[in-house]
Amino acid sequence: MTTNKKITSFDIADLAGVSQSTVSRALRGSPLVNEETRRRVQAAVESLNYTVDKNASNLRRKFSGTLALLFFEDPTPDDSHINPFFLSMLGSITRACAKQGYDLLISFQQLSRDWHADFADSKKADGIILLGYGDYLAYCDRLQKLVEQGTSFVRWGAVLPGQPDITIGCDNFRGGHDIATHLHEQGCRRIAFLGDASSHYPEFFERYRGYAAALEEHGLVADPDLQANAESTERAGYEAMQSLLERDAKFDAVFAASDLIAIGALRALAGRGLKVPDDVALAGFDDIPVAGFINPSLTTIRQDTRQAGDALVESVLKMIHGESPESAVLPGKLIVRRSSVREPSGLGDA
Amino acid sequence: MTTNKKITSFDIADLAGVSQSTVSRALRGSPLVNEETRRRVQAAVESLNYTVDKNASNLRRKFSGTLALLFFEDPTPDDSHINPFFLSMLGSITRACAKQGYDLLISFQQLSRDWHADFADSKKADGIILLGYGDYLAYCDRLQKLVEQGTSFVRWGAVLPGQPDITIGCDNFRGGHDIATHLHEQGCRRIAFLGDASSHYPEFFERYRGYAAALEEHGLVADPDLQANAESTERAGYEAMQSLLERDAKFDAVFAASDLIAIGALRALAGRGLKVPDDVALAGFDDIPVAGFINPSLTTIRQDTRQAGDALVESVLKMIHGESPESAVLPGKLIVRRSSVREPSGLGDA
DNA sequence: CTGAAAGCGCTTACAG
DNA sequence: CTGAAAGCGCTTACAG
Repeated sequence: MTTNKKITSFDIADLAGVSQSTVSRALRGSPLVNEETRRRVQAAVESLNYTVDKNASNLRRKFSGTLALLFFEDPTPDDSHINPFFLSMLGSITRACAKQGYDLLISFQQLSRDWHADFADSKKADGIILLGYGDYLAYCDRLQKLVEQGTSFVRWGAVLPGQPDITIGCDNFRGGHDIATHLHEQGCRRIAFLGDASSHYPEFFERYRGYAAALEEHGLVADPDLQANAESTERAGYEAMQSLLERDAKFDAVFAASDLIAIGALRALAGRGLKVPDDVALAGFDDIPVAGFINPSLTTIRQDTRQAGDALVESVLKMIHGESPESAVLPGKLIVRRSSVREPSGLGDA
Repeated sequence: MTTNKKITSFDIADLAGVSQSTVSRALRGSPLVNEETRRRVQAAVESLNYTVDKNASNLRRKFSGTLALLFFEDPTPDDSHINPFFLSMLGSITRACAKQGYDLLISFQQLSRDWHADFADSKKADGIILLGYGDYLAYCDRLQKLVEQGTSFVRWGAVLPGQPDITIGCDNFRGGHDIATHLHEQGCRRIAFLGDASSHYPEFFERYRGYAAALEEHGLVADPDLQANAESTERAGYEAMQSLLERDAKFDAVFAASDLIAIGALRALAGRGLKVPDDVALAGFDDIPVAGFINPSLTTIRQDTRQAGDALVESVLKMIHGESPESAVLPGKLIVRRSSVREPSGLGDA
């Protein structure tokens, strides 16, 4: 129907019988425009099916109406699978952006690449949200650099004193504490921990510290022989569990630093003929969608991704607007399922 | 460190001792630039940490280097949950975009909004990928309009003759056929179908048609009393299953049009004390991540999201470059798990 | 191989 | 309340 030439604000101006400046003002909602004029412009816009060219608009306004979401996972050989927890996050962040009228640009950055400049500087995004379970120490410098550049960004991660950036995260310490306390209540006394417990992975480390603190409160000690490193994949969980089994560690419960690790551990335990929860109680962290569906269903800490997404988006937006948001710790919630509940005796299902 | 004024190609030109045009050419990889000159420009770029302003660049080039991904799910009350199948798709599409040097812009459009113009016309994206299980008849007109506008877009969905757009989809008919054949092989003779079997949901409808065709090959007929509508949510699956149970339908197997529906059905069956697979064999479609983890693990058709993502991105890119890609049907793969396997007698696990 | 200049489509002081 | 004009930071014919 319409001719195939790009329609500009000048075409609208002609049709509406006003100047191009007025069209622009009308479209940006300037209070300076007469109501009647605004209506004429609107009519012209609709009849020509016009939309403002964002590139031109953004170039002038030095603004993009877009947030960038960067995943900084360690590169994985099997890169088709994103951690399901972050996938949930992605969903809620997208919703939160939509609510605020922002678009979301997504990028899966490998840690190796030089992302500090990619988005903010190239002006495709006004701010950045960083998500991932990568090695903290490996990207710490880059965060520093981002801060120096004055880039508006927030990070999902462990909230610790002295961080240069704004971080939103779950109360990992408390979560670890809750899990260990719960396992102790179930009568477990030798509770293994699966996950990196070092400053490379501060979220896991906090979970570990919460777990250790809870044990201590009950006169127990976190036994280094009952800890095995694992990053957040099923495979790593399987291997960590195997290593514990192979060195004949004695334990009656396993606290995995993430649900994915727990699922891998479950597989390793099953391989040895060990039953969960009867032989070994098991708990994870995150409450990813599968957690409720595996057999036995998995006790875990639920991180409220909806709330997290809102908080993340709200914080970047504040930074963009020149305000100074604070780092924030969000509560997690203990979800008790079958994997950790010891039946008093050999009874049936819950 | 650096002063906080925006660095432009003119700054680079000054530093490198060349004209701004040359800087631009060097950065865009023009073959016209002398190797030595290019190096000087590169050095200047790095020392000033410069990146090309995409808005300006895109404005001139009438190009954005961005693809938009639109989810056109029906608005759901619980909007924090995206169908896990599409979440997998999202992952693979993101990877495919990255591979091609494109950014991905994400938007969850409600069917109600007027998305036909939003992206392409506002020049934030060069092309659009459409994803969703919404009511086809409800957005058919808009697809038509998009085509008329000459927008570059591809859709994931049922590939049917006479469609105006480019569609990539799974071989739904074949998948439905495979499932029904498999269930028949397991000795099932009264196989129920859970899912909308109408042209509103063409993917489900194709699955249904494949199922009906397979039954027919075995001298059976798809019994309308064994079909109940459901869109692709767990809740709908639960309700559909309930309605069948409540009207006392007799069946020995259930083919759910999606895994989510199957999971809901499983819950309803368990509520009646019916055991899967012993009392009722069950199969789904999609092979979402939970499918292998639920108990019993779910027989389903795996859609290769990696391949799908590649195909989708490749097709839009072709359209953007003025080529004419074809609609394509991708093979699905029958994954047999415990939910549909009848043990010859009361033996143990598989 | 390089430079000077026009122009992409807007927004926003500036001057009425 | 409105218009004429400058300019955002690039890219790309055009002319050497």
